[in-house]
Amino acid sequence: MPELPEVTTTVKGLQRVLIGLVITNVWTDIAREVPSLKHFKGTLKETSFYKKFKKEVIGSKITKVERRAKNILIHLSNNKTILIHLKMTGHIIFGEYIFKKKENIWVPSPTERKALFDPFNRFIHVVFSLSNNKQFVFCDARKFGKVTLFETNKSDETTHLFGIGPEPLEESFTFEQFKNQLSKKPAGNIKTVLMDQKIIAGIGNIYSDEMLYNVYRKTKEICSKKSCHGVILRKVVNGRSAHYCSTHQILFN
DNA sequence: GACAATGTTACAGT
DNA sequence: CACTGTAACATTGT
Repeated sequence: MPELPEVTTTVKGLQRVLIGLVITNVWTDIAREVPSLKHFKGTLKETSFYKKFKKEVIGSKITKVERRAKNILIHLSNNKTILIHLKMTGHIIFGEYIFKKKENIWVPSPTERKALFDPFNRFIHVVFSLSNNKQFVFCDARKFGKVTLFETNKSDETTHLFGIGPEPLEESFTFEQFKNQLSKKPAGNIKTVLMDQKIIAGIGNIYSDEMLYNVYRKTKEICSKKSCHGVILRKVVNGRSAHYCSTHQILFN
Protein backbone atom coordinates (compact mmCIF):
# COMPACT_ATOMS: atom_id res chain seq x y z
CA MET A 1 0.00 0.00 0.00
CA PRO A 2 2.47 2.50 -1.17
CA GLU A 3 2.37 6.04 0.06
CA LEU A 4 5.24 7.62 1.96
CA PRO A 5 5.03 5.42 5.09
CA GLU A 6 4.67 2.18 3.17
CA VAL A 7 7.49 3.02 0.79
CA THR A 8 9.60 3.89 3.82
CA THR A 9 8.85 0.48 5.34
CA THR A 10 9.78 -1.20 2.06
CA VAL A 11 13.03 0.76 1.85
CA LYS A 12 13.98 -0.08 5.44
CA GLY A 13 13.40 -3.75 4.70
CA LEU A 14 15.53 -3.57 1.58
CA GLN A 15 18.32 -1.79 3.45
CA ARG A 16 18.50 -4.75 5.83
CA VAL A 17 18.84 -7.37 3.11
CA LEU A 18 20.29 -5.80 -0.06
CA ILE A 19 23.30 -3.68 0.92
CA GLY A 20 26.57 -5.18 -0.27
CA LEU A 21 25.03 -7.75 -2.59
CA VAL A 22 25.91 -7.95 -6.28
CA ILE A 23 23.21 -8.20 -8.95
CA THR A 24 23.96 -11.33 -10.96
CA ASN A 25 21.00 -11.36 -13.34
CA VAL A 26 17.78 -9.63 -14.33
CA TRP A 27 14.70 -11.34 -15.72
CA THR A 28 11.55 -9.61 -16.92
CA ASP A 29 8.36 -10.33 -18.81
CA ILE A 30 7.72 -6.70 -19.68
CA ALA A 31 9.21 -4.94 -22.65
CA ARG A 32 9.17 -1.33 -21.56
CA GLU A 33 10.38 0.83 -18.75
CA VAL A 34 6.79 1.44 -17.81
CA PRO A 35 4.73 -1.58 -18.80
CA SER A 36 1.58 0.24 -19.69
CA LEU A 37 1.99 3.93 -20.37
CA LYS A 38 1.71 4.76 -24.05
CA HIS A 39 3.55 8.02 -23.82
CA PHE A 40 6.81 6.25 -23.07
CA LYS A 41 6.63 4.41 -26.38
CA GLY A 42 8.08 7.27 -28.33
CA THR A 43 11.15 7.74 -26.20
CA LEU A 44 12.12 4.18 -25.41
CA LYS A 45 12.57 1.31 -27.79
CA GLU A 46 10.36 -1.40 -26.43
CA THR A 47 12.57 -4.42 -26.61
CA SER A 48 15.86 -2.68 -26.11
CA PHE A 49 15.06 -1.06 -22.81
CA TYR A 50 15.60 -4.05 -20.57
CA LYS A 51 18.49 -5.28 -22.70
CA LYS A 52 20.33 -2.09 -21.90
CA PHE A 53 19.04 -2.07 -18.35
CA LYS A 54 20.38 -5.58 -17.80
CA LYS A 55 23.77 -4.68 -19.21
CA GLU A 56 24.12 -1.67 -16.93
CA VAL A 57 22.95 -3.42 -13.81
CA ILE A 58 24.52 -6.89 -13.84
CA GLY A 59 27.78 -7.13 -11.92
CA SER A 60 27.28 -4.00 -9.86
CA LYS A 61 27.03 -3.90 -6.09
CA ILE A 62 24.12 -2.40 -4.17
CA THR A 63 25.56 0.37 -2.03
CA LYS A 64 22.58 2.25 -0.66
CA VAL A 65 18.77 2.16 -0.65
CA GLU A 66 16.65 5.23 -0.03
CA ARG A 67 13.25 6.80 -0.63
CA ARG A 68 12.36 10.00 -2.49
CA ALA A 69 8.64 10.80 -2.49
CA LYS A 70 7.04 7.46 -3.36
CA ASN A 71 10.08 6.25 -5.29
CA ILE A 72 12.47 3.54 -4.12
CA LEU A 73 16.06 4.35 -5.09
CA ILE A 74 18.60 1.54 -5.16
CA HIS A 75 22.07 2.97 -5.66
CA LEU A 76 24.71 0.83 -7.34
CA SER A 77 28.48 0.87 -7.29
CA ASN A 78 28.70 2.00 -10.94
CA ASN A 79 27.05 5.42 -10.62
CA LYS A 80 23.68 3.97 -11.58
CA THR A 81 20.49 4.03 -9.56
CA ILE A 82 17.55 1.70 -9.99
CA LEU A 83 14.32 3.62 -9.49
CA ILE A 84 11.14 1.76 -8.65
CA HIS A 85 7.72 3.36 -8.40
CA LEU A 86 5.09 0.97 -7.08
CA LYS A 87 2.11 3.06 -8.26
CA MET A 88 -1.13 1.43 -7.10
CA THR A 89 -0.48 -2.26 -6.65
CA GLY A 90 3.26 -2.75 -7.06
CA HIS A 91 5.23 -4.38 -4.27
CA ILE A 92 8.61 -5.89 -3.63
CA ILE A 93 9.39 -9.39 -2.45
CA PHE A 94 12.74 -10.65 -1.22
CA GLY A 95 13.36 -14.35 -0.99
CA GLU A 96 14.54 -17.49 -2.67
CA TYR A 97 12.86 -18.15 -5.99
CA ILE A 98 13.08 -20.91 -8.57
CA PHE A 99 12.66 -20.37 -12.30
CA LYS A 100 10.38 -22.85 -14.05
CA LYS A 101 11.79 -22.87 -17.53
CA LYS A 102 8.96 -24.72 -19.22
CA GLU A 103 6.28 -22.37 -17.96
CA ASN A 104 8.54 -19.31 -17.99
CA ILE A 105 7.54 -18.38 -14.45
CA TRP A 106 9.17 -17.77 -11.09
CA VAL A 107 7.91 -19.58 -8.01
CA PRO A 108 9.07 -19.31 -4.41
CA SER A 109 11.39 -22.06 -3.22
CA PRO A 110 9.40 -24.72 -1.32
CA THR A 111 11.44 -23.83 1.76
CA GLU A 112 10.29 -20.21 1.66
CA ARG A 113 7.96 -18.64 4.19
CA LYS A 114 4.24 -18.99 3.64
CA ALA A 115 3.62 -15.33 2.77
CA LEU A 116 5.43 -15.72 -0.55
CA PHE A 117 2.80 -18.18 -1.71
CA ASP A 118 -0.01 -15.69 -1.16
CA PRO A 119 -1.91 -15.25 -4.46
CA PHE A 120 -1.29 -11.50 -4.15
CA ASN A 121 2.37 -12.26 -4.83
CA ARG A 122 1.91 -14.10 -8.11
CA PHE A 123 2.17 -11.14 -10.53
CA ILE A 124 5.93 -11.23 -10.97
CA HIS A 125 7.33 -8.87 -13.61
CA VAL A 126 10.97 -8.13 -12.82
CA VAL A 127 13.35 -10.46 -10.97
CA PHE A 128 16.81 -9.43 -9.81
CA SER A 129 19.04 -12.37 -8.91
CA LEU A 130 21.64 -11.65 -6.25
CA SER A 131 25.05 -12.90 -5.22
CA ASN A 132 23.61 -14.70 -2.18
CA ASN A 133 21.39 -16.78 -4.48
CA LYS A 134 18.26 -14.97 -3.38
CA GLN A 135 15.95 -12.87 -5.50
CA PHE A 136 14.56 -9.40 -5.22
CA VAL A 137 11.25 -9.34 -7.08
CA PHE A 138 9.01 -6.59 -8.44
CA CYS A 139 5.42 -7.80 -8.38
CA ASP A 140 2.44 -5.84 -9.68
CA ALA A 141 -1.08 -6.99 -10.50
CA ARG A 142 -2.04 -3.91 -12.49
CA LYS A 143 1.29 -3.32 -14.25
CA PHE A 144 1.22 0.42 -13.53
CA GLY A 145 4.53 0.34 -11.73
CA LYS A 146 7.82 1.62 -13.02
CA VAL A 147 11.27 0.05 -12.87
CA THR A 148 13.99 2.13 -14.45
CA LEU A 149 17.56 3.35 -14.21
CA PHE A 150 19.29 6.73 -14.06
CA GLU A 151 22.77 8.03 -13.43
CA THR A 152 23.18 8.58 -9.71
CA ASN A 153 24.93 11.91 -10.05
CA LYS A 154 22.15 13.21 -12.29
CA SER A 155 19.34 12.68 -9.80
CA ASP A 156 18.48 16.38 -9.96
CA GLU A 157 17.90 16.20 -13.68
CA THR A 158 16.21 12.86 -14.22
CA THR A 159 12.62 13.21 -15.40
CA HIS A 160 11.58 10.58 -12.88
CA LEU A 161 12.34 12.89 -9.95
CA PHE A 162 12.31 16.35 -11.44
CA GLY A 163 10.12 18.92 -9.72
CA ILE A 164 9.18 16.81 -6.70
CA GLY A 165 8.53 18.98 -3.66
CA PRO A 166 10.09 18.83 -0.19
CA GLU A 167 10.14 15.72 1.95
CA PRO A 168 7.83 16.32 4.91
CA LEU A 169 10.21 14.52 7.28
CA GLU A 170 13.28 16.55 6.35
CA GLU A 171 14.36 19.13 8.88
CA SER A 172 14.33 21.79 6.21
CA PHE A 173 10.60 21.30 5.77
CA THR A 174 8.84 23.79 8.03
CA PHE A 175 5.33 24.97 8.61
CA GLU A 176 6.35 28.41 7.36
CA GLN A 177 7.58 26.94 4.10
CA PHE A 178 4.42 24.92 3.62
CA LYS A 179 2.28 27.96 4.39
CA ASN A 180 4.25 29.91 1.84
CA GLN A 181 3.64 27.23 -0.80
CA LEU A 182 -0.07 27.16 0.06
CA SER A 183 -0.38 30.92 -0.27
CA LYS A 184 0.78 30.67 -3.88
CA LYS A 185 -2.14 28.41 -4.71
CA PRO A 186 -5.55 29.78 -5.60
CA ALA A 187 -8.40 28.83 -3.28
CA GLY A 188 -9.39 25.27 -3.96
CA ASN A 189 -9.47 21.79 -2.55
CA ILE A 190 -7.00 21.20 0.27
CA LYS A 191 -7.00 17.49 -0.59
CA THR A 192 -5.74 18.27 -4.08
CA VAL A 193 -2.91 20.35 -2.65
CA LEU A 194 -1.90 17.66 -0.15
CA MET A 195 -1.64 15.11 -2.95
CA ASP A 196 0.33 17.46 -5.22
CA GLN A 197 3.84 15.95 -5.26
CA LYS A 198 5.30 19.31 -6.29
CA ILE A 199 4.10 20.94 -3.07
CA ILE A 200 4.89 18.13 -0.66
CA ALA A 201 6.25 14.69 -1.43
CA GLY A 202 4.70 11.35 -0.56
CA ILE A 203 1.05 11.96 0.29
CA GLY A 204 -1.56 9.95 -1.58
CA ASN A 205 -5.28 9.38 -1.44
CA ILE A 206 -5.43 7.43 1.81
CA TYR A 207 -3.24 9.70 3.91
CA SER A 208 -4.74 12.91 2.54
CA ASP A 209 -8.14 11.54 3.53
CA GLU A 210 -6.84 10.62 6.97
CA MET A 211 -5.23 14.02 7.48
CA LEU A 212 -8.51 15.74 6.72
CA TYR A 213 -10.29 13.33 9.15
CA ASN A 214 -9.62 9.68 9.14
CA VAL A 215 -12.35 8.00 7.42
CA TYR A 216 -10.90 6.53 4.24
CA ARG A 217 -13.29 4.04 2.67
CA LYS A 218 -15.79 4.25 5.51
CA THR A 219 -18.63 5.38 3.24
CA LYS A 220 -22.06 5.03 4.92
CA GLU A 221 -20.56 4.33 8.35
CA ILE A 222 -21.53 6.46 11.32
CA CYS A 223 -18.88 9.03 12.24
CA SER A 224 -16.84 7.82 15.19
CA LYS A 225 -15.94 11.28 16.46
CA LYS A 226 -17.21 11.72 20.00
CA SER A 227 -20.78 13.02 20.19
CA CYS A 228 -20.99 13.32 16.40
CA HIS A 229 -23.78 11.42 14.70
CA GLY A 230 -22.84 12.24 11.13
CA VAL A 231 -22.54 9.69 8.38
CA ILE A 232 -19.50 9.26 6.17
CA LEU A 233 -20.05 10.34 2.58
CA ARG A 234 -17.98 9.86 -0.55
CA LYS A 235 -17.30 12.48 -3.18
CA VAL A 236 -14.93 12.44 -6.14
CA VAL A 237 -12.28 15.14 -5.68
CA ASN A 238 -9.38 15.50 -8.08
CA GLY A 239 -10.47 12.27 -9.72
CA ARG A 240 -10.16 10.29 -6.49
CA SER A 241 -12.53 9.15 -3.76
CA ALA A 242 -12.69 11.60 -0.86
CA HIS A 243 -14.45 10.54 2.31
CA TYR A 244 -15.85 12.98 4.85
CA CYS A 245 -18.30 13.33 7.69
CA SER A 246 -21.66 14.83 6.71
CA THR A 247 -21.90 16.69 9.99
CA HIS A 248 -18.59 18.02 11.20
CA GLN A 249 -16.90 18.58 7.85
CA ILE A 250 -18.05 21.06 5.26
CA LEU A 251 -17.36 20.83 1.55
CA PHE A 252 -17.32 24.11 -0.28
CA ASN A 253 -17.86 22.81 -3.77
C1' DG B 1 -21.99 -7.07 -14.97
C1' DA B 2 -20.89 -2.75 -12.65
C1' DC B 3 -17.86 -0.42 -9.98
C1' DA B 4 -13.90 0.84 -7.22
C1' DA B 5 -8.99 0.45 -6.38
C1' DT B 6 -2.77 2.87 -2.77
C1' DG B 7 -0.61 6.84 -8.78
C1' DT B 8 0.72 9.54 -12.50
C1' DT B 9 0.43 11.74 -16.93
C1' DA B 10 -1.49 13.49 -21.36
C1' DC B 11 -4.82 16.09 -23.10
C1' DA B 12 -8.94 18.88 -23.81
C1' DG B 13 -11.32 22.56 -22.11
C1' DT B 14 -11.98 26.92 -19.37
C1' DC C 1 -0.39 30.83 -19.17
C1' DA C 2 -2.60 28.56 -15.19
C1' DC C 3 -5.64 25.70 -13.68
C1' DT C 4 -9.31 21.77 -13.76
C1' DG C 5 -11.49 17.64 -15.01
C1' DT C 6 -11.31 13.39 -17.46
C1' DA C 7 -9.48 9.46 -19.64
C1' DA C 8 -6.00 6.21 -19.89
C1' DC C 9 -2.91 2.74 -18.33
C1' DA C 10 -4.34 -3.15 -16.86
C1' DT C 11 -6.23 -6.03 -13.75
C1' DT C 12 -8.28 -7.82 -9.57
C1' DG C 13 -11.60 -8.02 -6.03
C1' DT C 14 -16.26 -7.08 -4.30
